[in-house]
Amino acid sequence: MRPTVHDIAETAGVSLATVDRVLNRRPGVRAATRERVEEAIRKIGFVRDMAAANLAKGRVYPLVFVIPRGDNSFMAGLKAEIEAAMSRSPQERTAIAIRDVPRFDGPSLASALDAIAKDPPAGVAVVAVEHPDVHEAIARLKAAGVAIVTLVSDLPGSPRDHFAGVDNLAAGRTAGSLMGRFLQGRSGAVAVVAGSMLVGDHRDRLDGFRSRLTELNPALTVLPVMEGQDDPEQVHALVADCLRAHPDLAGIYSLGAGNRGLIRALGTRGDGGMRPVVIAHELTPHTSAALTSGLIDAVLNQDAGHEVRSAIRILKAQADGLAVIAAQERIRIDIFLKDNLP
Amino acid sequence: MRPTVHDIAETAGVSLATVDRVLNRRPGVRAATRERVEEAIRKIGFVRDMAAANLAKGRVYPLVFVIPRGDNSFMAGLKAEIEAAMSRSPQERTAIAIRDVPRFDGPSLASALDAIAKDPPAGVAVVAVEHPDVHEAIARLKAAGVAIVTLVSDLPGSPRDHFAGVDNLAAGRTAGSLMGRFLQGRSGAVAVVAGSMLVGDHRDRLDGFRSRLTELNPALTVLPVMEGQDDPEQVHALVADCLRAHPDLAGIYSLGAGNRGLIRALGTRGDGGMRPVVIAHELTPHTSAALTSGLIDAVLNQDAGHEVRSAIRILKAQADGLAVIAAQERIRIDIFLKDNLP
DNA sequence: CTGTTAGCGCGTTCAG
DNA sequence: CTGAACGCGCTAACAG
Repeated sequence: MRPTVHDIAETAGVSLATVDRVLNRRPGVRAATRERVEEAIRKIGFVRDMAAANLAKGRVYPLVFVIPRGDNSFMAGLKAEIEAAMSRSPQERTAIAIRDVPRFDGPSLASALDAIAKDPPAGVAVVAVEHPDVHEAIARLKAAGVAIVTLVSDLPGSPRDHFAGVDNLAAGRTAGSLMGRFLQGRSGAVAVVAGSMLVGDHRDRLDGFRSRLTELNPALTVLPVMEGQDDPEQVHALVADCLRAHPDLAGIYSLGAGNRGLIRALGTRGDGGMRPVVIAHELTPHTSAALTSGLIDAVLNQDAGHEVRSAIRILKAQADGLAVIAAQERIRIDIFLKDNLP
Repeated sequence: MRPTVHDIAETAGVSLATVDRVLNRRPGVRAATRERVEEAIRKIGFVRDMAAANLAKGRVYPLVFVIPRGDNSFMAGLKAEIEAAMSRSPQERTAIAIRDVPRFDGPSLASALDAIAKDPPAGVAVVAVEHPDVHEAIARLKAAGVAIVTLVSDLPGSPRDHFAGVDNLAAGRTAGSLMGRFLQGRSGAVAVVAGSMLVGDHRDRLDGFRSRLTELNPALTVLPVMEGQDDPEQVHALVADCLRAHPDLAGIYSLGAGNRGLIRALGTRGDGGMRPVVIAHELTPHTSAALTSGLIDAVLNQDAGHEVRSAIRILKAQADGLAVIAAQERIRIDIFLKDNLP
């Protein structure tokens, strides 16, 4: 049988209460006694039964997810995954709340975080935006003892405990690599559509893409980036214009959201020359259908469900100072072709 | 506060013991009483606290993993992941044992399964081999009330509860698609190395690859499949011969294990013509290095850690008739280029 | 067929 | 500073 607190108490020659104080790093134990208890713990190889502990204290983990408002499918999917997690709350001992904030708006995000700090939960997961105010708000939350995970979009240099998202530089490189391979032997122009150059992950994707593509196929030229604000309408207008201006476009890399607009522009395009190679991000009903129909050649994806579940696991573990299975929390860059759709 | 068994007992006007009997579908309750209790459960929206239940019964889940002996890196990695899970046993209330069996040997596997049935655990995860004896042994285990998950290699049509592995037909198609794209405009021969045509997943990969490749690029011819028994030495000999016989080989698809041999053959090859495009399965230290150095162009991977953790979650859930998060248990076909290595 | 009671491993009063 | 006793939500004897 596994050793229990009773066994510790016995071998250390103290009572249960003392053992408990040592276990939970609470004051009221003489240093010598504490040492005896810790020695006993090591000796009998005690591992605390978190399930029993949580039962005893009726612990629940209040968690807040802060995500941008907006009607793109990716964020809708993310929200759905959070709601799915909310429905599992009873079993997972979580109490999850969602806060909407305006997108790409640092000050608003910062004040939302400050509002959360009024009644600090155990953990906060936030889709970050780069802005000094956000850095500071996160630092304040952290100082209040709140565990913090950035979600989808990171904020390097801030005191967040973890980033639940993909390596966007690597994602851009991967897209560049595929584009270069798919266009080998060809020359011409490649267009890039982003959401906003204000978010770090979009910049990273662009950097990775550019450098890898030109390295692999110097005959291709990358056109100046178009910013569609992750909005289907704006993306549609930009891409339609671009296709008109470059009837012989070799490729399109869409590294943000709002791909509905991209797909519409591709579908209604006059079928003159060769079809451009199209690589997009995030698997949604729209991009999935476009992959099947051949309008899009490859989709790079981050699994929103995985990101949400991972964020929750990490916030809980962080809240009571436990370790996680690192490999389980790595968010992969999924590559989908029409052949391996889920 | 969440409703508890006490609340059920009170609203149904019965005792705790009766509630417990109903909850655990045990005999000794009159149909009418049972109905009253179930009504109360529905009314107050009771959800059972599994953690508390497991604590009370001191439940542990005895699990057995049956895996093939052999020195290829993939199986070594799989074993390492199982051992990692064993080290987490205390927290996860599992008691995991590993059984080695000869590889690609149906009768041996069947008798190993029968031996396990002598002292039936809660669940068994098995790397399946297609053979009538195996089907029957699994059916017997199932009949003994053991939860069964096939791991890595499936046995469709057998009464296993779940398959923790990838869709190998889709994996083959994906490989064919990449090969076709990477070799667009070129003609020539493509070689295929498998482990054994006796395992279903290798056959599936081959089928998917062949059909997709010829559809995409009819100018390529697929050479007769070579069977390397997942053994580095045999794979090396086969590939070296093939490279000698076809100095202008366009591509190689290695759909099994033993890629150490493949890489060695590629590395020592006389550097005459164009390098063949090489696509392999399973990310190991060897294939990872070959990807970086450019000897291999793409690696399709199944995450062994994910497969093991998934198998455990499913066996536990199955053992006490619970549901799982379906999306979490889908094993992806990971595609690695040199750009997105972990 | 049904109810009473004593734990599972741990946290938390409240006396000493 | 330390210890005894009770309770978390659920199960399992053992009575009735």
